[in-house]
Amino acid sequence: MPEARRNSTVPDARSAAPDEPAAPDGPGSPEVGSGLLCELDEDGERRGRPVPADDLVAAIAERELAGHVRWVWQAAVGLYPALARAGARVARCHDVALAEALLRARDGADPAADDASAQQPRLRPAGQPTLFEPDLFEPTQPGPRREPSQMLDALIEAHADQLRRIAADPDPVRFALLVAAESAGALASAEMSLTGLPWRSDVHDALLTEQLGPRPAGAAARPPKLAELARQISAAFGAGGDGGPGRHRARAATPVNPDSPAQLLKAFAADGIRLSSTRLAVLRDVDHPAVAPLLEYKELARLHSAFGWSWLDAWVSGGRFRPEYVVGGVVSGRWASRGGGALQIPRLLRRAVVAEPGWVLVVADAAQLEPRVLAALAGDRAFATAAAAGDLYAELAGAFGGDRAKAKVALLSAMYGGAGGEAGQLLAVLRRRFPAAAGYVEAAARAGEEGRVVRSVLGRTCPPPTAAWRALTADAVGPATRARGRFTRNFVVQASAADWALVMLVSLRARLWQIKSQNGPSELVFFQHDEVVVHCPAEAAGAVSAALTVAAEEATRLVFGPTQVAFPLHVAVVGCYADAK
DNA sequence: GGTCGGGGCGCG
DNA sequence: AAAGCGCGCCCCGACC
Repeated sequence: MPEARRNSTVPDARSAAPDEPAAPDGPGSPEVGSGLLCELDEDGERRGRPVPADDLVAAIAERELAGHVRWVWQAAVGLYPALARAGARVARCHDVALAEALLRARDGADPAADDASAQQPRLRPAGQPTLFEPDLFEPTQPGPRREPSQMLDALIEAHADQLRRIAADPDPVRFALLVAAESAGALASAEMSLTGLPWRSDVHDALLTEQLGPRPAGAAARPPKLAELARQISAAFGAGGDGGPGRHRARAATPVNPDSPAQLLKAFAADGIRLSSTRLAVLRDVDHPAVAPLLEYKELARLHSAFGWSWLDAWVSGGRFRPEYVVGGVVSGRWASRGGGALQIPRLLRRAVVAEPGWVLVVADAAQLEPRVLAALAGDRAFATAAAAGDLYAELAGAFGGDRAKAKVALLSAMYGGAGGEAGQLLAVLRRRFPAAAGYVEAAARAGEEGRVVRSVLGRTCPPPTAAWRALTADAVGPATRARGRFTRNFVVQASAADWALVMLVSLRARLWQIKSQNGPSELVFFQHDEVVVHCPAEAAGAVSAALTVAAEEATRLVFGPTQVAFPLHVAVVGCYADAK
């Protein structure tokens, strides 16, 4: 084993496969138990015989301490939460399932084919266990259990095959980085779920009471404030002063459920107001006495239903909010979440996110990330020069008559495919002054309209168009064609921004481990697309801030290589999340 | 009784 | 000011 660690920057020992898979989650999860390990070379070849480990947690911890190890396993999500609960921490891994998703997207496999029984012949000879059969590591599935050694063989073969396919990428270094970062992201997400975001239930409860009135006894009952607003809304319909057909009918007695768009549309129509929808943007311009209480109702009802007392009961325990993150859950590479709406927490509720006594929150968000990513991607000299400075939009304002707001609209329209209002005109300016930047997103849009796929800077591939889309767009350009163009146009930017943020996150994670503090280790507690929150002892705040800066610089260098585009972070050290920015 | 699509809105 | 992109989750109402 000693010679295996001679190069500390390259993964050298690759080990695999528990034979006693732990239950993936939940309280009362059994011990991780024993496992089977096999050391591998950098190219995935076996370096020795598989060795059993009676205590997998201990064996992993021991090898982790001994030096640089990259663990190879079928999926971190199936094993690492239990490992982490048992106290083990792993720096690096190769997540075969996440890697396979990236590779299949690249190679144009129809994702729907996974569901069919159609085999992927190139993956393995017939008769061998297929690593991606759903039951391989699922002891709950009926049928004979596979032998651990068979599972290990399948894993090692699949891993070696993946390394070959990664190496065959047009940009193998970047694609390997993507696989490594995606895998490390799975580790970080499991740790974040375990740690949880500090959450003050008392502050949350007080906020709800202030906004909604006292908590109602029944879960189904409306809080006092909502009940009163609902009454006002019902009363406002049919009670209008000036007449009109049917106006004299006593309709005020008919309750209108403000949660029902259909009932609202009907009630407005009865008062002579025909609406396309009951959306906020539409209602704002409507002159009717029901509108004011309705807008207030919508805002408060959302708070109550999505983040009210029952949310508090369900998701906060022991002073922490523990959401489940889904790595690979968004096509662009951003994380999704399952349960608790972790990535849609209303800004109002950030009041409840408070550091523990003696600790602080270090909140960092990447400023103007997406336009900066476009600048780095496109290699547009003039655009990149502007992106070297602090406020990108301000730097671009000169091209738009000195109007920063126009520069922003032009950029957002270019990245999102908007063309309404004066956007078209501003886009023309953008195209003239920054042809490479405009050309980059327009080429992506064209690819989408023609049914091709596009890739992020690290090589994440967007899903191919569906058969339904192909049928729909075979003959003529229509709304579906343009929608697909907007999707791929946005994908190259959003997914590349997600690449950068993910690399930044995992780089930060590694650096936080190096910070020693008497009062405990710094905790990564939240990650939302382009924003990260670290909970740390107050005396570690300086070191954490420095680690953030270095992580951002490393992400920029690894993802984009040499570029003059800057990716500044806004960093705030606060006691309460609401006080950041 | 359940499921599912749409409308709507929170976040980036 | 809103719009163009990506999500999750709530409620309603149609449907089985």
